[in-house]
Amino acid sequence: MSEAPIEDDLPEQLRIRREKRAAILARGDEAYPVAVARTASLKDIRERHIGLDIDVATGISESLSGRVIFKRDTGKLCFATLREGDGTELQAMFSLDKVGAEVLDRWKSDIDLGDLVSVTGEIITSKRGELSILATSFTLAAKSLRPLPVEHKPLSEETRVRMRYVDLIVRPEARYNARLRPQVMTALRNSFAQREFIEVETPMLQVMHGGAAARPFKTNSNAYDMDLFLRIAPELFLKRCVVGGLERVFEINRNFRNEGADSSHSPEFAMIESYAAYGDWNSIAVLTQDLIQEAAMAVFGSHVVKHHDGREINLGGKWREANLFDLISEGVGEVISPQTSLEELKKIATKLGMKIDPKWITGKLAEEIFEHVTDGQLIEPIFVRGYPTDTSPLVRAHRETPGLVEKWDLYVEGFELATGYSELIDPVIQRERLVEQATLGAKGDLEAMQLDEDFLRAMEYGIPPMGGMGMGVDRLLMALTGLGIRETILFPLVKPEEQ
RNA sequence: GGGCCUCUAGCUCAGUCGGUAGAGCAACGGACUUUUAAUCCGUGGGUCGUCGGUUCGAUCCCGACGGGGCCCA
Repeated sequence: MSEAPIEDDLPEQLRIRREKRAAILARGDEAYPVAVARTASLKDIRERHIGLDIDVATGISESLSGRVIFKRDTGKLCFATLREGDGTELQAMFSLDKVGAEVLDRWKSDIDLGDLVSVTGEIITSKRGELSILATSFTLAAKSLRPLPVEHKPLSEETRVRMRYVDLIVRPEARYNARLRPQVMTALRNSFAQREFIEVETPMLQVMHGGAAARPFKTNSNAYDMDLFLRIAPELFLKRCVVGGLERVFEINRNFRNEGADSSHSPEFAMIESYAAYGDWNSIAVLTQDLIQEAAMAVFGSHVVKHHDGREINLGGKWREANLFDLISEGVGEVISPQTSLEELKKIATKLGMKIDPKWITGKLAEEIFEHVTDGQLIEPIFVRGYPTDTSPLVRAHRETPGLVEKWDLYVEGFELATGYSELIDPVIQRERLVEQATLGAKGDLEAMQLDEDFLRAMEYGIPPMGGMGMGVDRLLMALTGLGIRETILFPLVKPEEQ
C-alpha cells in the first residue's frame, strides 16, 4: 500500500499521468479497479445498431469499455473515441446536462489518451450520424502512465518491433497481421486433420542436433549436468514416430538456428514438418500445394492473394516443376550435370563473379550457383527438383538419375518456402551418410549433423517408404501477405535498448 | 564478417557552413453543447545515443563503443 514518491526527473508527460493516478487514489477512487461495468463489446453495439438514422436516441442503456484514442474536450459537450482490441471504435459523448458539472470536470481532468475506461449511458446517434454512447457515468478501468504515439504518423520500424503492444494499439495492419497468423495455422491444421495426419510434439531440447544443416544454439541442463542443443529441426524424432506406426504425422513448432538474422531469417522460426508413410516426393509435393492453397482459400477466399503493397500473387493451379540442373544449365548457358566436376563448377562460379568458399563441396557449389543465377527470379510457385546427393544426407537416391536425390525445393516470391523428399529408409546407407556428416563435423563443419545412434537404431527396426516435407510458417505468411519476416512474428528477437 | 546510412521533445521528423535547438501531433492553462487529426488564445517540455579527442567553444568535425536500417558475403 505504500505510495512511492513521483520521480521529478521523469519526462513531463509521464510525470503528469503519475500525478493524476496519485490524485485519483488520494481522493479514494480507484485507478485500477478489479472490475468495471461492461454489458457488451463495441463490436456487439456496432452490429446491433447498423443503419440508424441521424440524431436518434434508442432508449437502450449499455456499459461499454475501451481505450480512449481520441479526446475532444469542449465546454459543455465532450467527445471521445473508444477502441477495443480488434480495432472496433465507438464514440462516447459527455454532455453537461446528462452527467453534471462534477462528472464532466472529472472526465476532462482525470482521463488521458490511452486510458482504459468504462462508460455507461444510452446508445444514440449524434447530429452528424455517428453511433455513440451518451454517458450518464463513467469509471476508469486502467490509468495509462504513458502517452500513446501519434496515430497519423507511422511508428518507426524499430519501435513497432520493440513495442509491439503499442503497435497493436495504434496500427490496423499490426492487428490484422496478428490475427491472420493464427487463422493460417488453423487452416493448416484443418487440412492435415482432413487427411488423417496426427499432430505430435517432439523435443526442442535435444541431446544431439540433426535433421538439417545448420548451426545450433547450445544450452545446459543443471539437473542432468550436460550440454543440450535447441533443435534445428524435428525430423529425426518425427521419423521415429513413423517407425512406431504414427504413419502420417506433422508438427508445427519452433526451430532455432544460430545463424544470421535479416529480412527473411529469424533465429527462431516456426516450421511445419510432415511425414507420410507410403508416399514419396511426388505425393508430398501435392500435399504441400494443397496445404498452401487451402490456407489461402481459408483466409482470403481465393488462391490469388493480394499483398499489402497491392501486388497480386497467383497461388492457384498446378505449380510448375523444373529440374535443378536444367535451371542451372539454363542460367549459366552451358550444360551442367550432377557429374560436372568441382573444378569446372569453380571455373563457372568465378566467371559469374561469385565468391567461393573453399569448404564448399561439389553439390554445395552447384546449389550456390543455382541460387546465384536464379536470385529473385522464381516468383510464381515452382518445385525445383533433383538435388545433389552430398548435401542431402537424409534423402534417398533418385530412382533414375545418378548423383541426385529425390528432393525438391518450393520457391515462391524468390525465396525457398518448403522442401520435400522421398525419405531415405535404408538404415545401412543412412549410417554411412551420417558417418560422413560426423567426419565433416570433426573437420570443422559447424553445420554438419551428429551421429545419432538412437535414430539409426530406430531405423534399423524398419521404417516404411515415405515422403517428407518441411515448410517455414513465417515464410508462408510472407508469401501470403508480402510482409517481411519481422512483421509476421509478433515479437521477433531484438537486442536490448540499454546496456 | 565487410561497406554505406542513421540515432535530436512522449511520437514522427526538421535544423545548426562549430556559438547549447525547431515543427506537427501529444502535454499544461483558458474559451467553446455536435466534434471526426476540431478550432482559437496562451505556456512549458531536450545530457541532440554513450564515452573520448580537436577547439576559446562540439548536438554539428574526428575516433571508439552501443542500438537500428540498407547493400554485400
